[in-house]
Amino acid sequence: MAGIKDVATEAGVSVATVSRVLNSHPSVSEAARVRVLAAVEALGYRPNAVARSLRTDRTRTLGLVISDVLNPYFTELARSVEEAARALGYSVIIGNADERPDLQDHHVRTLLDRRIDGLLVSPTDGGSPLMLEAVRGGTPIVFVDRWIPGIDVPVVRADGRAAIGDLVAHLHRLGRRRLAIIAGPAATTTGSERVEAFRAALAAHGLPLPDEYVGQGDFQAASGRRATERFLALPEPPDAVFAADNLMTLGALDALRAHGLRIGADIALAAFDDIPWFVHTDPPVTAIAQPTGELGRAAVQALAGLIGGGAPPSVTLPARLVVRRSCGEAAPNPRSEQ
Amino acid sequence: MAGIKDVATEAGVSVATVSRVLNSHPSVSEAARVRVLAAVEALGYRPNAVARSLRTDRTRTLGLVISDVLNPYFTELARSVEEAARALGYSVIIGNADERPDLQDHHVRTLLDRRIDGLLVSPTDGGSPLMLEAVRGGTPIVFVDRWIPGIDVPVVRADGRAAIGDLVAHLHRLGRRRLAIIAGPAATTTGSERVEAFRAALAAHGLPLPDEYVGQGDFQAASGRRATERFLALPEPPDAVFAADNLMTLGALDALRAHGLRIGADIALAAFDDIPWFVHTDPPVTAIAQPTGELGRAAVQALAGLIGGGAPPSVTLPARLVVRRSCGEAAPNPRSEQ
DNA sequence: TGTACGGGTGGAATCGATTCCATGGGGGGC
DNA sequence: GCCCCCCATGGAATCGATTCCACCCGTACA
Repeated sequence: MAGIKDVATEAGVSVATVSRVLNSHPSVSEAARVRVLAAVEALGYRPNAVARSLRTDRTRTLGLVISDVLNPYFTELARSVEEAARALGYSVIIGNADERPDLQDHHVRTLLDRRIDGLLVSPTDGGSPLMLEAVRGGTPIVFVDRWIPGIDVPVVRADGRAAIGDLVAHLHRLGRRRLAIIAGPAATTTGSERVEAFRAALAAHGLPLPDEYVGQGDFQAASGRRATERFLALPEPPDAVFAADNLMTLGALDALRAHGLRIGADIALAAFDDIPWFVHTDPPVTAIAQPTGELGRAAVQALAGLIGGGAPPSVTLPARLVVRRSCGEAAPNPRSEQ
Repeated sequence: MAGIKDVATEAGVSVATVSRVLNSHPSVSEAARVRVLAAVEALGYRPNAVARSLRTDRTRTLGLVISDVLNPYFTELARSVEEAARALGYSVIIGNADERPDLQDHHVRTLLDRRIDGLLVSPTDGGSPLMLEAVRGGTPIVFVDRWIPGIDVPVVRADGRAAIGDLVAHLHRLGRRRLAIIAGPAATTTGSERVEAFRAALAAHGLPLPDEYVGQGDFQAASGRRATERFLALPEPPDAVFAADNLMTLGALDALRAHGLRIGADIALAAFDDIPWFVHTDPPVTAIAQPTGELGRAAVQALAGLIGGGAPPSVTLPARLVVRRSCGEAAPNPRSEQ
């Protein structure tokens, strides 16, 4: 493959001049410019990004480490991140942590080794020494969706508090009184926050949240199934189940159906994280939708700010309730479908 | 950040020795080894992958350019590719082409600039001069799922022919006679192949495939909806619709439901590409499942072979029919659910 | 007419690793 | 006891770009 030297020879100038043309440095004569560009064209020259990065110490690459690529929420997040990054001239390397701290660390480490310009992370666990070290080492990092308390970097996320309040009100209005939740791992912020918001919303309606109504899940479908089974085995099972992410909802759906329950009638089901498929399930699932695209864009923006030497603020966007039929009869409020 | 020089100083040896220790070169004394490793530990040294790549001309990185990340099929493919690549010590950079040839070329170009060791592509269109050039230039490339005729590289894909035959037989057995298909873009191999296989299977049962029963889609949900609307507007609408990918199936589902049709009774619906959500739709959708995980693994293996200087063969794995309820009553043959 | 300034240019240093080559020293074979 | 070979090691070249610095030359101003 042709190098900058070949271009220089072909154009009859020095490599310094070629470099200047390619980086649109002002001090280049028009004559030299056209000769260089012609040589570039003739040789089909493309600058070696590796060499360039070594010299400039910038890779024009961002790392994105997410907890689970198979989760449509994160897929969509990844897509919007890539889009926003591309608009700014960055490439994105995605690492899938699969909810495993060791895999997460593996990805963070290789990304740092590759000298990415910045890192976007949705941490799987509550405290990674590696990440702390990276921040101290000066790598620009932004947390998205989830975060790690004690690590002082911008956090871009959605606040589901209000939407969870709306959901509980909705359930209450439909006559549901025994509300249960399938929580995510306590080590994740989203895992614990959603339970807390749920508990607070119940309290506002004078409802209790007994321990046996808090199922422990891990954001994967199988755990949603298990937790639901356990609920149904209780002497007094709940009449509404709220799953803290979309995959666990799927598991819950399975389990409820396996028990011959009519969802929306015998028992209500709602999800955190809305996905296109919830419109098509039987019945369509009431869910709390995050502004995923905006989260991705905001995260990239914050990271770019950090890379540029600024101190971008954290961003919190509101989630909203999308009422469908899985909690009971059709939407009594205007925020239906979409 | 500490460099190899700092480690050398700290350990009291030359950089050459440090490098040898890190690359487990045999000619290093035990004494030097422990001193170097201690220094590495003490300084928290991590080799600069950029510098290393410049020198060795290997980045230990693979590029994966897929047509649509939001499509669960490709998401799963990406995941298995990353997994297999990681096992071999490679990282993966994913580029999302969004079914747009220009975006695809953008990604291929930046990946080549970054000097990735090999490229995995599921092309969005039928002929990319850039890709041809890359192959000539010596970049190892493997096509996965789709391919470009005329570019001589290994192709890893699933053959849906037999499964489509099974599907048509299934529909025929259930009394369906007016079978329509929503095809993918003719520019993609999967787009045209599936129509051909469908046509051949119909012919085997003595059934015609009139032009108005071939809807033109683009692998996106909206096109599935449009094509279905058009079918339903025909004087004699089909009594079975086969969508050539999962997203178009979603669109078809929408359209059918909007017309008040009972899927599985009034009209049959089947999909190419099975996804977890098809179990939960109303009704569960009969689909043709590809061995996605194996495809990803095989593709990485082929690419690694190519990188290693070998000439790996193309791989074709069979897809299989998964019968659910969207074509009519429950599975009359043993290949149900999964 | 001399000098100062600035634009265009090339040579060479540099980024951080790997690796070739030369060298010194120790051990084994004769 | 001598020589040879091989192992361990360090110096220096190298990968392909960017960029500092010095130089040349032409123009404008005093």
